Amino acid sequence: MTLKVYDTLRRKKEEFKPVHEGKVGIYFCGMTVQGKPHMGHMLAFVAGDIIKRYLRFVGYDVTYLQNFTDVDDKIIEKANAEGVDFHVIAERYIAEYFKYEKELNILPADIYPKATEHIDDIIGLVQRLVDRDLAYQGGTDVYFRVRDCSFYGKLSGRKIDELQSGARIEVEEQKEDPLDFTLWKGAREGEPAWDSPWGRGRPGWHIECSAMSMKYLGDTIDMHGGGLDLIFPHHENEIAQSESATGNPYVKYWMHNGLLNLQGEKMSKSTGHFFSIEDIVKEFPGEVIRFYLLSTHFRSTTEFGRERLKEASAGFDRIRNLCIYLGELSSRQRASSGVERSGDGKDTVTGESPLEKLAAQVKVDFLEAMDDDFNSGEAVGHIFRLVREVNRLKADDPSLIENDRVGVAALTGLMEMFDGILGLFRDGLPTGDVEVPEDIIKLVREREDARKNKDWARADEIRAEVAAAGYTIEDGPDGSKVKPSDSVE
RNA sequence: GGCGGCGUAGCCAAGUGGCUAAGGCGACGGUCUGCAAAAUCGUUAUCACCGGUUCGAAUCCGGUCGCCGCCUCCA
Repeated sequence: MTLKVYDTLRRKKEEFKPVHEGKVGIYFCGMTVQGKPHMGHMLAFVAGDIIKRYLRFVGYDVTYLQNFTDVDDKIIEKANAEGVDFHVIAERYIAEYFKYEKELNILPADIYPKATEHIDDIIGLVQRLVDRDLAYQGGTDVYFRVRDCSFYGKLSGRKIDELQSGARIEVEEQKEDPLDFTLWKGAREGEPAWDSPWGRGRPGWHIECSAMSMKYLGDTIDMHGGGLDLIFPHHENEIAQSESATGNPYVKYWMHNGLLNLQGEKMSKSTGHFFSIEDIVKEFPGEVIRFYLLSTHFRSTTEFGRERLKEASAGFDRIRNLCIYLGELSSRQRASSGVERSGDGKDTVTGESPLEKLAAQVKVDFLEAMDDDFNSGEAVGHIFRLVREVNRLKADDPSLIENDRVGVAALTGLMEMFDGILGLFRDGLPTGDVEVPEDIIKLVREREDARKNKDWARADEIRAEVAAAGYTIEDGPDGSKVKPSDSVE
C-alpha cells in the first residue's frame, strides 16, 4: 500500500515520498495568540495530529513543529488596553491552547517555536533577502519586492497584475509597490521592539514561519499545513521569501484543511460567528468533539454545530460500547483460561474464524482509507462496519464470539490500532471497569431483587433514580449492568 | 471583477469511469425486553439541471442555476 497525499500547489494527489528517506519534517501553522482558540483552530490541529500519527504509524520518524506567533498588532493592542506587557497576553492564550490540545487528545508537537524567541533567525533571513536585493528598506520598514519574484502567485493561482486591481492601496508611501509585503516593521512609540540593521522593530507576519521552519527542518520540508484561508497571502508570501532566499523548494506537500461552517457560513472571529472551544467543551466531551472533527475528511468544508456533535456522540457511543464488550470478553476469557483450555483447538491462530477474517478485512480497508490522503472520514466508516458486524454475530450466537479467544484478541488489537492512529480515547480503550459509587451499586442490587419479585414499579422507580444520578442501567441475561450515562443530551 | 471549491437520502458525510452509490444521526415498521436501555433486522438516493465524450459517468468535458471561500487579520 502506498500513501498518497494531495498537494495544494500541484492540485493533485501524489504518492508520498519524503525528502529524506524515513524521515518527515512537518511545519503546521499554529495560532497567532491574540485570542482564545475556536473550533476552527481545533479542526486544523486535529487534522495535523491525524497526519502526524499516521505517518508515525506507517513508520516514519516525524518531527512536527507548530508555531506560536506571539507578537502582532492585535496582541499589542490588547496588551495596551489592559496595561500589561504583550507577553502576558501571548502567554495567556498559549496556556489556553495547551488546555484544549490536551482535551482533544492532540499529541504534543516536538517543538513549539515562538516568533519572539527567533528574532535573530528572522533578521538573518530578512538580511539575506536585502542582500540579494529582493527586499528593501522603506522608511523604518523592510519590504519584499513582489514584482521581482517570478513565481509569485504559484500557490494561490493569482497573477500579480490581477492582484493589483483588487488590492487595497495602502497608505504606506515607503512601499515601492502596493503589493510588497512587510518583512520587518519599524517600532512606533510604546511597541515591543528588537534591534536590527534597520532600526528597532519587530517581524512582519509571514517571515517568522519561514525562518523557524528552515531553522529546524531545513530549506525544504516535507509538509506544511494550515487552514485553507492561509493560502493567500500567508503561505504565498512564505514561499516567495523562502525560495527567494535559498533558491530551494520550500515545501514538498502543502496540506490545507477545509474551514468550518456554521449554518452554511464560515466561522469568523470578526463577525462573532464562531464557537470557542471553551464553550463547546462545557457541553461535550473532548473525545466526542475530536471524533466529530475527524469523521470528515480534513480538506472538506465541514458543518459545525451542536446538532452535529450530538449525532457524533451517539455514533461514538457505539464504538465505545463495542470496546467495552471486547474488554469484558477478554477478561472473562482470561479468568476461565486456567481451567478449560485444553485442546478444543479454538486458541489456534487459523485466520479462519469469522472474527479473524472480519478483523483482517476491516484492517485492510481502514489502512487503504488512511493511505488515501489521510481519509479519516472513510476510515471511521469502516470502523462502524466492524461494529455492526460484530454486534450482528453477537446477536446471532454470542458463544461463537465468547469461545474465540484469538478472534477477540485480533479485534481488540485492531481497535487499539484504530485508537493509536485516530486518538479516539484519551485513556486508551475503554474497558467498562468504571468506578460506580457504592450507593448506586446498592440501588442496583435492590432493583435486581425487585425485578426477581416482579415488582416492576419499584424497579422502574430505582432506574429513574439511578438515571437522575447520571448512570444508565442495562438489563441483560446475566443481570443488570450500570455505567455512567454516556450520551449527550 | 479575478482565483478556487462545492451542490450525493430528512440531516451530516464517503466515494472522482465499471460489482448491489460507504458510514453515522434521525424517522417509520419488526425482533429481543416485564417495560426500557443496548443490540439487531427491514424500509428511507436514479448523485442540482441540460447537453456531450464513452461499451459504460455521481465520477471526464461544455453550459445553466444555486451556495461558499480567498483576493483585507483569520485554522
